[in-house]
Amino acid sequence: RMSQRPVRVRIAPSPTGHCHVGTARTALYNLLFARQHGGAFILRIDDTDARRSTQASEAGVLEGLAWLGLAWDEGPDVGGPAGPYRQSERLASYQAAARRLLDEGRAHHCFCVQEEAAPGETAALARRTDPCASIPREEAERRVASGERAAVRLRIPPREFRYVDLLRGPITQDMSLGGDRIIMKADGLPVYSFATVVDDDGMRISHVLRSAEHISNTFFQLAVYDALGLEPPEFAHFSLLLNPDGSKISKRAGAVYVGDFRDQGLLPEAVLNHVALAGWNPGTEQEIFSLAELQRAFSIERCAIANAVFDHAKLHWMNGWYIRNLQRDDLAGRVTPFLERAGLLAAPAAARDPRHLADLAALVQEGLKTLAEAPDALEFFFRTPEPARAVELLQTNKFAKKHTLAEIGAAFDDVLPPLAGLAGSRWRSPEIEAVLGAELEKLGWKKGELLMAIRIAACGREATPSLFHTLEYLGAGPALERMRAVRALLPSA
RNA sequence: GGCGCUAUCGUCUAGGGGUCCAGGACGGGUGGUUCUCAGCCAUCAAACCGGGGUUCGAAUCCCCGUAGCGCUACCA
Repeated sequence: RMSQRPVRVRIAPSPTGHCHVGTARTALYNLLFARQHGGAFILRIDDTDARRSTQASEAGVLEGLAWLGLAWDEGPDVGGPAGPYRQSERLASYQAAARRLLDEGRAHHCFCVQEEAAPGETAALARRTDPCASIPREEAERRVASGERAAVRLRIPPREFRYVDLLRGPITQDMSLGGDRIIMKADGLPVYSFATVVDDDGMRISHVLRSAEHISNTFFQLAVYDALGLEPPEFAHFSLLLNPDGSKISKRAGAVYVGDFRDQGLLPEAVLNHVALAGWNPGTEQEIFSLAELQRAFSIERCAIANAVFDHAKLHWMNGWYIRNLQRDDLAGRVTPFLERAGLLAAPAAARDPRHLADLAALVQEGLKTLAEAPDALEFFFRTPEPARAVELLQTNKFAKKHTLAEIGAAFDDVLPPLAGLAGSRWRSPEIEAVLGAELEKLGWKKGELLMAIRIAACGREATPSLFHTLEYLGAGPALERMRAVRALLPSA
């Protein structure tokens, strides 16, 4: 049932300064659909509301999409054959279309004072008996020519409108109730649904793929196509994204802009993957998809029609998966801005060594769910912990407290000299392990008990990556120094 | 209120008349691995909104109800 026209799809975000997840998802699905049909994916900026539109607010939206790796074939920045790609630059076409409808009697001027936003039946009723509908055309034109403010209303035929949604099947709505609808506001700007239709036709859009909040708008838009004598495109309406409480997804329930996700340390690959699955599923048990894999697996028939709660927990799980599968240098590069922002890269020059940074990043890699957790996970490499705090931990930690502070002090006395002997080229994980292994044998303690005591002394915390590697990357100097400082606070037997 | 859309574990979903005492993933519980944390492995609990039909047989089809959401603007 696909029409014969070449596939051209579009997304038309308002320049809000942010790229909303919903926008991102719709963009993704449009892109995938275009790619699969060898068609074009077009970005059009919906900026008829000039007050809210600035250069920066447009850039914010484009940046978000680009961060996710979504690329459009035509748009305000890249141009294309169907431009301009900003509605603010297409005013003439809306005016021409409205003029035509007026001349053909399919629309009429409306001089009514803007109604109070009286919700419900009253407003609809008022409009159904629209007094301006019957003003003779010549008289209306005269009043407009004399400078009287007027909106333009489309005469809606009182009948049922019907379309076949690609996802939902046939849907109908009786349009005899709402009365004539504004297409051009008194300020000369088009109403959303009118501009959309004029643009979609002007840009030869073949399929309008958007979210479900537009289902109701579709019938009015169908009336516009009808009045203009145009063939409407195919339509599909995706499910809506929801907050955990079932309301439409909003800032209040967590991140909703792709910029928020970036700041939270989420990877674009993970966000894209998760967004893809929020409203589509492959019908297999595969969960991890790259953009390339999505292009192969996607089909619009498998898009969901029931609204879905956006699952931040699953996003974080998925982000952890992507982090774990990053090359270590890649991870180091992505983590760097977060470490910088936390002020960790300011001090020692060694930390600036990218190879060292990659070592550190790889060490905590499997424990990270977000890049933003890296500063906390790595802080002890860059900042010397408080020895007194370490002593407290030695007394409360489940493993360390198996032994008295004096016993731990004695153990440190034993182990410090041979460890110091490794300083230099032999300060490596296997050698450190050998020294501690020998001490363990001598003490008869459980492995975790000694290692925890050293971990706490050297790192100032109870959870670190594998201790031998941690000590190696910490370096002999800092590691021994920290252990000695803690030892100095412990009693002797 | 009117019109429209939707309805499977807490969440995302598979399921398109029998193969479903409903499968997978996240989250949760338990156990294992391990120097801690994490990770990994194993394992458990957890759902067909309600009521009528149709049918030999319904999560799957139809109707009604209920609930949620969307639209109901000279916002987009």
